This record gives sequence, C-alpha cells and structure tokens, in this order.
Amino acid sequence: MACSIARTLDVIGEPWSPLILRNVYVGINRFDQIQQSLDISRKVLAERLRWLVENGVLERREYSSRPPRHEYALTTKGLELCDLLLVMVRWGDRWTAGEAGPPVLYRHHACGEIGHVELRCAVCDRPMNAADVDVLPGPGAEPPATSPDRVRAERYGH
Amino acid sequence: MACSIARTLDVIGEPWSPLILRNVYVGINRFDQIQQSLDISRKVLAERLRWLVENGVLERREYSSRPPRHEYALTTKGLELCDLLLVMVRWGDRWTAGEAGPPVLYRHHACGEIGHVELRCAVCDRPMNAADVDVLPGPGAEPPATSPDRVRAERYGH
DNA sequence: TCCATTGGGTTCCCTCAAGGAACTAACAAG
DNA sequence: CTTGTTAGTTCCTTGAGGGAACCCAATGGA
Repeated sequence: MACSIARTLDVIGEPWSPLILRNVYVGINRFDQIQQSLDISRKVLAERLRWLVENGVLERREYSSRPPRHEYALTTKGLELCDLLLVMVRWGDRWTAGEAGPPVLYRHHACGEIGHVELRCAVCDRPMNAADVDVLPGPGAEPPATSPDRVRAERYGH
Repeated sequence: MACSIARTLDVIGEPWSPLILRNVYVGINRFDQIQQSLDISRKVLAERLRWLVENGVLERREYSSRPPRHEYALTTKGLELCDLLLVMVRWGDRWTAGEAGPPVLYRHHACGEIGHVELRCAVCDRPMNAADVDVLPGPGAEPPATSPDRVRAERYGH
C-alpha cells in the first residue's frame, strides 16, 4: 500500500513486535530472556526475531562462538523505531496509567531531568501535532486515479 | 501489564486499528468508506470500531436520524493517538518510501511549510530521541520483585 | 405500488496463524 | 555420563481473521 503508515505497520504492526523492540532497547536482548519477560510462545518469538532481522530493525550477533550463542541488537533503523515507543509511552502514561503513575520514567541525557517527548515541526520548531497539519498528496502517491476517497482526504484539512 | 507500551498496544496494537484511525483522521469516517478504502472484512471492521469506541478513541455519532446513519469521529484521546501516526509516517518515509518519495505530505498550520515531526524534550526543548534517555522505574512500576530482568533493565541506560 | 439501492452492520463457515508443550542441538560443568 | 544452559524447531490444537451471504430500515425511481 502506498502509505507510510501501512509500510511501517508491515514491519512492526503485529502486537508483539513493539514489545520485543522495547525489550531489546532496555537490554533484554537474548532469546530466553525475551521469551520469559514477555511470556510469548517460543515459536512466535523466533518468527518475529527472524522477521525483524530480515527487515533491518535488529541485528543478530554472536557473543560466544564456543558454544555458539547469539543476542539481538538494535540497528540505527531499529533505534529510530524506538522513538515510536517513546510516543506510545507518552500516550499510555497520559491516558491509561491510572492513579499509580507511570510505571517507567525517562531521564533525558541533555538536561538530566525526568521528562517526556513532545512533537515539534522540523522546519519552524513549534509544536506540531495531528491537529496542526493539513494532509496533501506527495510525489510517491499512487498515480492519477482521483478516487472519491482521495478527493475527500484532500478536502479535509481540518 | 505495567507497561505503558503494552497498554497502548492493548488499545491499538492490532494492525488494522492504526489504519482505521488514519482514515477517520483524514475524513474517511463512515463504515462502508473505511471498509472499501482498507479492504478489510466487514466483520473485523465492526469489531474494531466497537472496540475503539468503547475505549474512548472514537465517537459514534448519528448524522441522519431518518434513515439512521452513523459516522465515526476522533475524540481528544483519539486525536492524540494520531501523533503516533505522524511518527510512524516519519519513520516510514525515511526507511521504506523508496525513490518515489513520500506518498503523503504534511503541511504545518503554524508555518505553512511541508515538514515532519521531531521529538523534543518537554522540559528542556532539545531533541529527545530513544538514544538520548535513561530508563528508570517509576511510581507505577510493579512492586518489589527485583527480578534479574529488572536489574538488567535498570543497569542499561542508553 | 413495487423493486432496487444504500448504509451499517450480523451470521456462518473455513482457513490460517498463534499458543503450548515437547524435542533437538551444541557445548560446558561436575 | 548426567545435568544444565542457550537457542531454537516440530507438532498439535484452538481461536481469531477473512469471505460471502444475509438482514433491516428507509429512500428513490419506474
């Protein structure tokens, strides 16, 4: 599908993948550790890891050759996906955390404070949220075919 | 699970939900429109819409009483979820768009320019990405039980 | 008046992927 | 030479997703 959301979901759309990614991100990066931590079936975990490696999100590397042992590490591509996790965390904290407060805190290296992410426009630096943008067809849009859907989507712009 | 990522995924973790959300966001917000646009089964679409409404992400409202006709609209909670979509789009554009370029562009109301989102720290305003934070247990963390995993996760830090 | 159509779903069946448990391989330690 | 550890694979069963058909209320057209 000519939609970056769909293409992103194609890589990490199924519900275990973000959790696997999160585990690798925090240092839980070996097969059995991940399996126990998530209580995921070994079969599905093996499939997901293979998929994530094939798609360049994780790297499988040997940390011992005799006996052969492997662990998983984030690639640059994978680390950038973790930004998505930070945004998920923010939403989850705001809307589902309950009275106990957030289960995990994030300390920003640059300022040393506990904080959370905000979305800013890369051009003007001001806040840029879903309510602040118009959606327009881009160069990679599926060719002519001005479908009713497309017209509707173009017209929207809030 | 005491993890905001898991809680977020509980709401929109299955692969159709973000696409449904995206459609409602751009104005494709009636049952048949969504169904045709995504080529999703009517059964699953009905289930997902019900789930999203139950969870306060969408609102089902009547736009005609005779005959009774309904459409779906984003709540505030749902609109904030769309921030997640903007971040997905950014990643998808960077890593999966190919040579054709991004299929969709986003124009920022504040500056009028085509841009994309960046993550900033809400405290100090500087860039805050996954590589720039330490992960610490928060108030809502699952109680004592200092598991090996936890220790490992705490020790990690970037 | 009757029929077809539209919007917004249900119902039923069937397949396919997820889950669980057990098994394997390769080596190390006691 | 038995036990343990890591990293999977195999096999079977169950449950969720897809497809197609059906439903119902109202409306438009012949």
